[in-house]
Amino acid sequence: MSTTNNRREREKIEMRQLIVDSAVEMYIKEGYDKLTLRSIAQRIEYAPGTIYLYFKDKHELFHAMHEWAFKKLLMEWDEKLSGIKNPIERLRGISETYINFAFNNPELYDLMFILNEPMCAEANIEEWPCGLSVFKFLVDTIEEALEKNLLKSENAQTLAFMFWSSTHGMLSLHLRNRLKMYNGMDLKKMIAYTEEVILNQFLVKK
Amino acid sequence: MSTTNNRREREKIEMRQLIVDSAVEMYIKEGYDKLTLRSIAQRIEYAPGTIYLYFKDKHELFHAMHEWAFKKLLMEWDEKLSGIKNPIERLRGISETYINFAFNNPELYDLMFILNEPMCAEANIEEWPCGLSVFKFLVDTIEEALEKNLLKSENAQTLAFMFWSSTHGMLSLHLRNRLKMYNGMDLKKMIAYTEEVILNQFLVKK
DNA sequence: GCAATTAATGAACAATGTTCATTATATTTG
DNA sequence: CAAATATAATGAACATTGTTCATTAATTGC
Repeated sequence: MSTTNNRREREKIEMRQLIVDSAVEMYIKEGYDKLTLRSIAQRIEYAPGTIYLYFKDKHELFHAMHEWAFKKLLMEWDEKLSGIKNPIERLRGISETYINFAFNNPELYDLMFILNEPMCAEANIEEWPCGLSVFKFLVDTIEEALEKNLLKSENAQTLAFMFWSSTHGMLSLHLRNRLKMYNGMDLKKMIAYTEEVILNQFLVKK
Repeated sequence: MSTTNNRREREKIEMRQLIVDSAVEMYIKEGYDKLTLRSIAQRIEYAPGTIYLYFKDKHELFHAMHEWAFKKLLMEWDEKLSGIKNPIERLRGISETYINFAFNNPELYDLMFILNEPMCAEANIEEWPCGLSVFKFLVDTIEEALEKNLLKSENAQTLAFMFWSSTHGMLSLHLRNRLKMYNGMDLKKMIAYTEEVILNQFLVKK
């Protein structure tokens, strides 16, 4: 119990961060299969066992990477969307950036919404702050639109669930290679278009 | 080249079927992680290497299991839905049975629409007959509804994509544990309700 | 400077998919 | 029917994986 304890704790956090950052970088560049604990250890020039001093197991590391990815999406939304006043326009922005995020960072999207790995960690919902913030951003926008009578009256939670699910459905079917029957089509355009069709159905026309 | 060749071929097919059936059974009962080539081999009382005489690799086996699952869904649909004349009612039936299928057979649903494994097989789209039939069933129903002016005019392919994606989005987010924020709610009811909300938006009201 | 605590190591383990020389079985031929 | 051939099945071996833990190194507190 001395002044060095602070530094120790800081160093522990820094080392954890180093591992997560390196792991994410490798994961993005090399993909899921190439990301092994040994490859991560080699990259940061430590022994494989060392990683277990900072993470209980691989699941916990994936959970941290998963949170890293949510933070990235949240920052993008904050940058590009928080200035938009009209909630419908902001909602359109959410769609657009979300779709772009999935197409530009397919591995990260997989990590955030599809892979089992990060959800196997023994973490409760509180250890998912950025994930919840992302969701809150969507719900808040819809609530604002409802208050201003811009969307057909429904429960905000239901609408959020619906918009999110439909977009995620299209993206995940694409990412997991289930859209072979639409071979040759521009899937990104198709997804964006379908998205707009759905939104239009719920807009209040003046 | 003799009459025994026929039997040989038949036996080859039977052995393949035995492997697939056993693998599916174990997969449903024990889950993804417990399904190893060694456990399958043990179950059918053959050596591990034998499986490689019938499948190029694990991906090809998963591809066959994946097709098995589509066949099951297709048969359910044929039984329960092909007698329904009204295309909107049939569409509702599709939704309902699809959701039930996912809740009753989560592992199979995973195999069909989420897992990467079966799509890694070097199979082209023709080797996916039941998968395509399932999709065709949906598109045909929507086309019929459009012809009878029961759905707001849209491209049938677009509508099929939209309905399928939104349902899949809800189910896959649930199956992959991404709906913790709806903790305590009856997710099946919530999904069925949201499904109905979407459909209602596209119904032509007389 | 010396015990005591903390950090890091890396060999070892069990389990996985996959391969392949070897063995067993079945079929065709002389 | 026996020998030769072709096919089927084996299971030990290999490279990788996540994970553990006795051992070693480094750091800290007195």
